[in-house]
Amino acid sequence: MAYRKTPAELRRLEAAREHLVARATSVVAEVGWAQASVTAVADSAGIAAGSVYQHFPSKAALAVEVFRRAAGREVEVLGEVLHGPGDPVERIGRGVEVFARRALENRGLAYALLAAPAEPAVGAERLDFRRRYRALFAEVVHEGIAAGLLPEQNGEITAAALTGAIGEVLVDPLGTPDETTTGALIAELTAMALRCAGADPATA
Amino acid sequence: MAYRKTPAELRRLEAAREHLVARATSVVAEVGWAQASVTAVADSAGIAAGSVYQHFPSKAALAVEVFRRAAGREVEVLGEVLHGPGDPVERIGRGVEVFARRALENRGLAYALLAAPAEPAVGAERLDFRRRYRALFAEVVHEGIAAGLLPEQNGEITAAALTGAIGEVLVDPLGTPDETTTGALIAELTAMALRCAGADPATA
DNA sequence: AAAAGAAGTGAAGCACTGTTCAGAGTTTCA
DNA sequence: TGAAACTCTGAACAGTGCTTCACTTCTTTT
Repeated sequence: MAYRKTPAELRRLEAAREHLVARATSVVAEVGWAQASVTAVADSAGIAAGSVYQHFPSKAALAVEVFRRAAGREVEVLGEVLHGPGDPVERIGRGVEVFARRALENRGLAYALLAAPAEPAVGAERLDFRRRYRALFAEVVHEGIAAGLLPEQNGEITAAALTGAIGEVLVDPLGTPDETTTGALIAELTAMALRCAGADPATA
Repeated sequence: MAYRKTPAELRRLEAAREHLVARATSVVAEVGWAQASVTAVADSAGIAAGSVYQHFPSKAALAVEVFRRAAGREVEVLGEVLHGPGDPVERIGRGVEVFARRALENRGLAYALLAAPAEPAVGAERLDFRRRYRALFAEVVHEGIAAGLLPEQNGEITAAALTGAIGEVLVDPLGTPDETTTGALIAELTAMALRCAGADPATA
């Protein structure tokens, strides 16, 4: 055995991979999937195009990794809010607010996750991502129905509608919002979402 | 003057162009924009790839024409329903139903119009398409508020939400629906949309 | 220090597709 | 009918961008 990777070397490689994923995420958030060529991503990470293939077998694999990381963070954050304290209606409201606020804070990434044109592999991931969002909302809607806070309804459909509605509003939010309008936008969105789920307006 | 296009010849050319657009629409509905290459479309229309350029200056121009025709039909149909008889709440309900029914009857086309990955030129058209859908719904929501049938709200946001919600539900409708579930799906969608706009459940 | 092995490089290779164009086929008109 | 004008064809061309690979550079081990 004339060569064995030393722990430091392994850390260096792992760090390089992380750096690549991080830079690729930035590039995608800035210019979208279509413009995020291997060359552009490699340039941004400060490595040669060929070196990308030291870490990923293909561009698609890198793209999927980028998507999964970003989407996973969002699903996790939303899940924590929706599983947190409070009655189901309150949690739905907070969930919508968190969803919207995070998307507005990084619109490029939100667009990339929700709607930007992408290769088929990323498209498949996106379907899964939206299904997970749906599942999270559907769970709380069902809780709300069971608790008598929401009327009888198909929770899956309401959950899908919430995902679609928020996405639609955020991806093209009627002109670039500034600080003041962002608050109003989120308030309107939350109110709309609660109506959509059938929450009693008097209670909310 | 040794050659002037005869009316019959002009009709023939126009018909060939129409045929090309029609076939291209079918191809897009079946395999999506990404797979609808010039060769595939030309083959489907029974002409050579080069002949496409007798009718359109570029593939993008053909794609835009296909999108505009299909989207235009949908906007027109929805507009007729939303501007038709009945109070605003009834019209919103019927509009959602028509939107959904048409999308479910031709899911491939609906997906192409609403969500399928496409080149930038088509993406721009799609934004316009969604804005027109929004505008139609927003108008009726405002009427509903003015008539006291709907609570105070940002009509633009509700309209965007309706568009997004319906699109989300239809593009990936929780498994392929059969005849019986289609009816239930549309009923649930309509109910959700009316809640979303804040219509009084007792009235609906 | 030197050999062995791995990572990094970047230009060339390659596949895929939109577009062009010279020639063949068709239609018009004197 | 024959010449001119136009349409149609499909193979060749060209742009784009992912991927490969011979080579260089760096790290490890003896």
